[in-house]
Amino acid sequence: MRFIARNQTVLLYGASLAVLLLIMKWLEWHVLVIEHSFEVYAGAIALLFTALGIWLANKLTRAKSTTIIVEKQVLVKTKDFVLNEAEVVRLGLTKREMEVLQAMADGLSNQEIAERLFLSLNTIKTHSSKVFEKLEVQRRTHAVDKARKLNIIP
Amino acid sequence: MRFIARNQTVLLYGASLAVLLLIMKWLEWHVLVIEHSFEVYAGAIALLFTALGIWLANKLTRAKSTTIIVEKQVLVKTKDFVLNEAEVVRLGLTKREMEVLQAMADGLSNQEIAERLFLSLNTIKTHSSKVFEKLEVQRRTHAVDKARKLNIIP
DNA sequence: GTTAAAATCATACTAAAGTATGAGGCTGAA
DNA sequence: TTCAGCCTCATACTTTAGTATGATTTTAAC
Repeated sequence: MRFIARNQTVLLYGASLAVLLLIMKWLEWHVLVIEHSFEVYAGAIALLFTALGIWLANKLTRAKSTTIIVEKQVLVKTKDFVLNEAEVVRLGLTKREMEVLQAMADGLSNQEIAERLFLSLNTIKTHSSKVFEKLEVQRRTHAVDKARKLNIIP
Repeated sequence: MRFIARNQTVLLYGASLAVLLLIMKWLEWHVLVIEHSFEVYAGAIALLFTALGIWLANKLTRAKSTTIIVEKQVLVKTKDFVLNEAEVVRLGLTKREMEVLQAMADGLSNQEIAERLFLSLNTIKTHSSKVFEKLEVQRRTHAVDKARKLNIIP
């Protein structure tokens, strides 16, 4: 059975040929008794088997596929903000200092930051001073601007 | 000439058939005088034209091209700052006030802004106070944050 | 369990920022 | 030209920010 399956096409081909020849023989004896019948048959066979060949080619040959890869450019907005952790580490900014820095960037006063973080005003002052030292600035506005440029706050 | 060019394949096909028939006729008369010669010829023609068909199919069928569109992500620096002039007008911010606001956003102190714009410290204070009024804030940091959110500074 | 860094808070101070008010000069539109 | 809006600057003041220093407590690492 596996033989038949594997050679299906070949068998089919042979069978087609045999059947065709039988049909032609039958026609030769019983119907067509004309001049140049051989040429007519030959032409018919040629046409038929050309068609068969074409069909076979399409059936058997692997689709000639040319894979055209077209790169479609998709504009992706740069993630507005990806924290530059390396920079944070390099500057030695602590967690609390980052929180204070972020709050400053939000435009809060030291008093407001103290309230937000449940700390005293003096503590905020200490933290912010540390932040300024590490960022090498003197003012919160400058600190915020620099921090933004260093991608350590949004 | 154009006719020939256009029908090259058809002409070639017809010519092949004609030549083949001539060869066979010649063979029939001069060499092969065997039993069942018709069947042999028929088989030969079948084989030949099947081959021709396959060849034709391969020659004629256009390569099936698969176009694969690959989306290539291109990171675009979202230079997405377009000054919201409408907002500037709505808030009634003047040219000078905008300059001062911009300088504040750059982290400059009032003194530095005065130097940059060749103005006195007091003038800067006046301008900044006006800006705070119009933006309804009390501090420069808050003003900068709000201005950024309103797209009136980068 | 010692130790260093981080976090908290305080006091005392200086510097800068912000407010309030007024005034003079300039400019463009009615 | 007059008048409103803008720009400039000043004085006087209050508030907030920032610095310096020191102390105690947490936290995490060794």
